[in-house]
Amino acid sequence: MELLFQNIQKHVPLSLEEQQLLQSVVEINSYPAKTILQQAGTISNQTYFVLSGVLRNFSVKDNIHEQILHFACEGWWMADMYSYFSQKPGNLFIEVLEDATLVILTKDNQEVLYQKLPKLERFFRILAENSLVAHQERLLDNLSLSAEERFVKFCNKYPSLIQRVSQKYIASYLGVTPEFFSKMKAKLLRK
Amino acid sequence: MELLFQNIQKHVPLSLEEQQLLQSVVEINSYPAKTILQQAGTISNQTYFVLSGVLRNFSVKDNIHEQILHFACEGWWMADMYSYFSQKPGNLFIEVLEDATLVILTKDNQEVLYQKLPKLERFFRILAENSLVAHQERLLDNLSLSAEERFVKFCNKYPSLIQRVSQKYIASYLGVTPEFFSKMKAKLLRK
DNA sequence: CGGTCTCTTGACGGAGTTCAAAGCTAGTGG
DNA sequence: CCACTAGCTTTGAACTCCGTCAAGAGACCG
Repeated sequence: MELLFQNIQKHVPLSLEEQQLLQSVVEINSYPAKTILQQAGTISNQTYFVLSGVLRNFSVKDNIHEQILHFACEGWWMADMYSYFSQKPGNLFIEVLEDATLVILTKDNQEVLYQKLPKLERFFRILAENSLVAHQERLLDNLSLSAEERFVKFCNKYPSLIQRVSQKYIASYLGVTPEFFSKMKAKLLRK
Repeated sequence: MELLFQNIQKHVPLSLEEQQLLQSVVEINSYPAKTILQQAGTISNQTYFVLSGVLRNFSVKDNIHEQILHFACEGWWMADMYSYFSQKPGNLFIEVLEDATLVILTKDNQEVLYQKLPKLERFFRILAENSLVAHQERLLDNLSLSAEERFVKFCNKYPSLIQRVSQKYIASYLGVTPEFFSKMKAKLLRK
């Protein structure tokens, strides 16, 4: 929970009472690996903040092919943002990859927080802005870099994930098949 | 300018006085095609809202290859968000493609607005959230769809841009070469 | 242990790139 | 207002990156 306060205080200060208010409207829960937190086709009203463990979100195309969008580990937020913001059925799944402890914020409670602590409106604005910049950079990478360049960049950016996440998931995140990823990795190691 | 008020009032109401306050801190300017509004390597302190015309933003790799990130036409916002938010030198260029009239909001005036009209904090949060969802969908498309599928989707989503923007730019937006785009288009027309 | 899931390796195929050349369009100056 | 040029679009051939299919070799879990 301390991790959440730190995360917020990177952008807005929180008094002890404000921390307590925040704590009173969120829930903390632990889930084992393979738990499905969000089902495509349903309306999401939860946002997750990861205290420990790893999550992934992904969409499923043609009922077969999974495409991973993101991972989330300690200190990261995750949600089916489309569904959460619009309150319409979403297209994403969220799954626990590694036993996780999560702070859960519901849509209703987030609105309560905006009323009682307007400064959190500022925090979530900044959070969205930063995430937006990160998405834009990743989009640019996917448009202009080769799979190998994206992989090297991923290794530098998220070194810990390479140990913790099975490599077919990393392949999917990068947008290549597990087979090609394996060959690419072998080729890089030969240097 | 009416367009801007409409854009904001989709998410938060604005009284006449609030509209006047907003109007008093922004500037409206017109620029001919080919104007460079933002240079990579410089710090951006402006956000643009397009009243008429078309803009593009792009990055340049190896001093040669341009990669277009986005277009902006009537009713769209555009900025080098990384540089604007972080106040560090950015990597993007912003260029006028079609003679444009823009509302210009500076970083300083945006902070003033947040002080005087806290509800705009809410507006820009929602703007960032919606943009985030759109970026995520586009990222997903680039990871899992073929160039042809992306092109069809682009045509449905932005039919007007196809007329107004030269097709090498659309090719770049989609992440393919102009040559391949031309062949792909010819193939689609044969159906 | 057994069976399922993951990773590796190879042969082949296809989507998209690169390079080059030619036609077409549109902006510019005289 | 025409002519000229520079940039845009088209087309083709050769090539590269990455996907698909298939088979075998680990690795993990009940």
